[in-house]
Amino acid sequence: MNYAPENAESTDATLAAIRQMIEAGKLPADGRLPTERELSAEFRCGRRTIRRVLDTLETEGLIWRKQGKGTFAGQPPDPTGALAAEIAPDADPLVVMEARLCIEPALAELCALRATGEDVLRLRQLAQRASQPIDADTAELWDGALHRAIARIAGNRVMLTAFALLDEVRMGADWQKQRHRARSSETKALYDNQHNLIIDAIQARDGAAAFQAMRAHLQALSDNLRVSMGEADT
Amino acid sequence: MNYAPENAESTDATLAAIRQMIEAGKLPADGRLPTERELSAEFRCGRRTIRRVLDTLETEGLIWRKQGKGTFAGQPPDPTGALAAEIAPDADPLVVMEARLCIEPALAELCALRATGEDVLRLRQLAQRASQPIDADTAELWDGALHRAIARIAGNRVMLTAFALLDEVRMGADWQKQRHRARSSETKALYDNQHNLIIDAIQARDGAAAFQAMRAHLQALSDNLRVSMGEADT
DNA sequence: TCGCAAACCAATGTTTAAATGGTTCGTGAC
DNA sequence: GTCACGAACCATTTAAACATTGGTTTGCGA
Repeated sequence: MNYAPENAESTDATLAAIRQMIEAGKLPADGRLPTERELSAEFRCGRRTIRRVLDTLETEGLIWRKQGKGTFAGQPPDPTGALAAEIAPDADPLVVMEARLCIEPALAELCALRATGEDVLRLRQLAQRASQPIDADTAELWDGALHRAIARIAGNRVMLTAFALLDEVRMGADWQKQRHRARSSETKALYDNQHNLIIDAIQARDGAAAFQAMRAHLQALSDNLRVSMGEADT
Repeated sequence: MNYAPENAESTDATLAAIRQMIEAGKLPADGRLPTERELSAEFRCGRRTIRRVLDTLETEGLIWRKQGKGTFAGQPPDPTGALAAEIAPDADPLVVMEARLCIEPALAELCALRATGEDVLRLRQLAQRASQPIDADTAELWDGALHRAIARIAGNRVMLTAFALLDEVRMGADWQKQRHRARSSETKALYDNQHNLIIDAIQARDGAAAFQAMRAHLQALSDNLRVSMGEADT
């Protein structure tokens, strides 16, 4: 028998099979692949063959591996958010919301003092995108972009860093907890209106009004969050 | 026998003893203090007494504690240190002061909602220490301790982290630039008065008043800073 | 020469027990 | 009633033991 060709063929077939396994999305949410030993058993071949296949896929950038951890599809994680991850475990959404109520009104006030005409235009675009009738997740992404833009326009680097920290903790907490939040059409309309009020105040260079408008907006978000959490308790 | 006076005396003596223990530098390199239970046995008193003493020292900023870890002398390690170091070089004191104006009034408002009677007492003590006729540097240290205590009493960890970031940047900027600030006796009296107004509002559980009082205080500091920088320019 | 299996190494994750600050409760002295 | 004390319990953290996993080496056999 001619084993070498058969084996080489098997290697190629294994490569194709694993590649398909990755691209088919038949993986856990974290993109974890079976261990090398499991793959070895599943494909009736040696670990060395599996490793050569994985080497190829890793070179292609399709997977990444870490000793003692595992093999994963996609790109290796970015360690930038390590700081927020340190305090994220304690991140009760209500605490995060309280912090937003402390910081973001002040940012809106600064923003009102410094926003240019172009800045206001961009804020309007973001608010409009957040208001369009898309799914709740996408709306929340645009909402986050709007708030982030206000923080950036505020033009204080220290405050921007503080906001970035808060933002990362918020996203971490939302992801860990509930992200749906039951945005009904009425609350959505309310939020859109509040967004416009905030931008109106910014455009009018009225810092106090921007402060109050942002505070009212976050208060509404907070109330909604508290209600949904209360419902979760009952 | 008259036990109550003896116990009260013993409490003060314990406080003095532990304070000296810390300041004498008779601690391990990491600044770790004995556990509360060990201190309780060593000083022949209850854990509650020890905890009250440690509460005082913690409010003064002389020690920090972490559940499950221990009690340590000095300042708590700040995960924001790397971030602070990154933005400290660009830290215009006016930018830092603007950030303080954004964050600290909100912290004072939260503090007013959550401060206990003991907390108010400690704030009074810190304000009094800051007001005593010592050199400007020492006064500023106690002033910092007061603001830090307010941030801690506010009871929001995310905000406390943001404040710690701000505080580090402030100290870095102050140290790099000018630290004297020319505190005349009049401005000093003004600051002392403002401190008392802030604590009055906190004691009265008046969040809005605490917010405004803190804002006025920081505004005065900002004005003073701007004047001294203006003088430096001319 | 090559693939395979086994064994070992190094890094990582998981589990478990102990230590420690945080909290509550009951008791006793004043 | 008030205050301190002791005890117990809770929540968090650390440390150590153990298992998992990728990385590497060795020996065997076709």
